[in-house]
Amino acid sequence: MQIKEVVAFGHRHFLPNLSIDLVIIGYGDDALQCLLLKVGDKWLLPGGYVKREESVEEATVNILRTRTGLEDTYLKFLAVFGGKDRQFSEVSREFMQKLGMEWSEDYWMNNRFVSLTYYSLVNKEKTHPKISFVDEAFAWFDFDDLPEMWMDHRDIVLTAREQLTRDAQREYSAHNLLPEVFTMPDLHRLHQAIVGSKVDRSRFQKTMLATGLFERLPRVQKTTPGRNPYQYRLKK
Amino acid sequence: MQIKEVVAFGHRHFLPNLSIDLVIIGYGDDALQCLLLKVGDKWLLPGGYVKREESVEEATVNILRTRTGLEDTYLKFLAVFGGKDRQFSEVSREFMQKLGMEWSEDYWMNNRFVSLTYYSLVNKEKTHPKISFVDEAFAWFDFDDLPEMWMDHRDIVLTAREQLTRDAQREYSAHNLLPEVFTMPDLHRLHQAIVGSKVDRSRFQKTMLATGLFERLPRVQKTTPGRNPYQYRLKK
DNA sequence: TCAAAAGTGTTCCTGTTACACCCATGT
DNA sequence: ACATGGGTGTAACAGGAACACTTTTGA
Repeated sequence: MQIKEVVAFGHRHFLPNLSIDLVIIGYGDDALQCLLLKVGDKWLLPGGYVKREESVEEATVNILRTRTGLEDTYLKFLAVFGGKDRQFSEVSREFMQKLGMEWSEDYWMNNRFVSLTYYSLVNKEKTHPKISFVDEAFAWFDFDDLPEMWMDHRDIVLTAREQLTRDAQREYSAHNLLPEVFTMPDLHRLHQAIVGSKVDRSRFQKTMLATGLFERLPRVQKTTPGRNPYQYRLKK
Repeated sequence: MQIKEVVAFGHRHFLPNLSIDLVIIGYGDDALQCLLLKVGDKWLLPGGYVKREESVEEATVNILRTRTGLEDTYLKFLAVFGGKDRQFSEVSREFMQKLGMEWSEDYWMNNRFVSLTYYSLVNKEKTHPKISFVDEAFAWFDFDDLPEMWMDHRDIVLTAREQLTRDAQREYSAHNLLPEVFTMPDLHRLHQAIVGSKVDRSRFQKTMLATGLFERLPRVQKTTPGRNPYQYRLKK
């Protein structure tokens, strides 16, 4: 694809100067993790642009789907990042060079962008990230072990982490982070990973069940020692 | 000003397809009110655009200042309104006609816009709205007595109302809505107007004073019957 | 001048809910 | 050893009720 075509394509199909960035959050090994894409020697949040004929919400859902294959996910608005110096010059030069293409000042992506950021809670097992021609790899990173990232994407990730913690303290925020069927100890561990502190086990179970959000299923049959826990499912 | 100049000016100076809309909230007669501008036979939220050389936050503050003359105000992000059919065709045609100018499809404002909305709490007495060449009047409206408004601006206003009520239930949200010096009954009435329900007087006073946010001043000298109330001021 | 009414600040009380922690019981 | 879930004492909170005080108003 020639640069001029890309430029023209960008301007014709997308709202200029506006980008969507997603903090895609998964859960594994008792820790929250975040999906990042590698461009050059640094990492980037998955994201995209708003097509002229779609709403911002549709764009967000579409980006998430094309990036991860996920349909029915939990998406929540995070913040506007609108600093006057938010532009992709470095990133764009980096991967243009990698592709052997000539970097040009007026490449449409090499502009100032206002970024609308969202966070999404996903089931890692069901997530199948797709590499575009821009990025060379993807990986899940623990929130407290993030790599070097382009621009202010590290700030965005950390903002999402804080927001999720706050959200989890006043509402149920574990959507998609566990398999469809889970036990109360599972949920308890996840919740502790989200809020980042110990939570009383007995009270947690009480308050969770009191919400009425959960449907109790038969006990799991374990071989490990100890009483067999009930399984639960989110009521729809 | 010729249309072509306006078009050129818009494209040169502003980020296209991105607008800022402000829900400016004041307080009077025990009710919350909202500042609107009249264009043609309907009303509109005050707003503006983001200059290429300023951040979104700076733009928001600047818009508020040029529209109301207010400096130091309380501004809070509300939501993104990003529907695919959000365009100003009607409004723009309306006031172009009024100005005796020819309406044209490619007038830069006659585009789809993604709107970043904020709400601001202001002191009505200190607010001096400025009419631009676009709008012909301004007025304060009670939230439950809104006029017909352009586009989805009514939704925006109602969203702001809900958000403010929620905010007031967990944090102090009366910034600027009262004069610098006020009494506890004043604050109590305001708080009830915000949350939209009766609040126990004695407990309210207790919790407000317990926050330590307030500085007690000498009693006011009244002419109305009853004990003279203390005055308070927000500690800085 | 005096009593009534009305607005304000503060304390006390009571029932309820929330919270933190322990431990009995079942597998 | 692990999971469930009951119990218990404490703290926080909501909502009144009561009361003290101050000032206007009207008889």
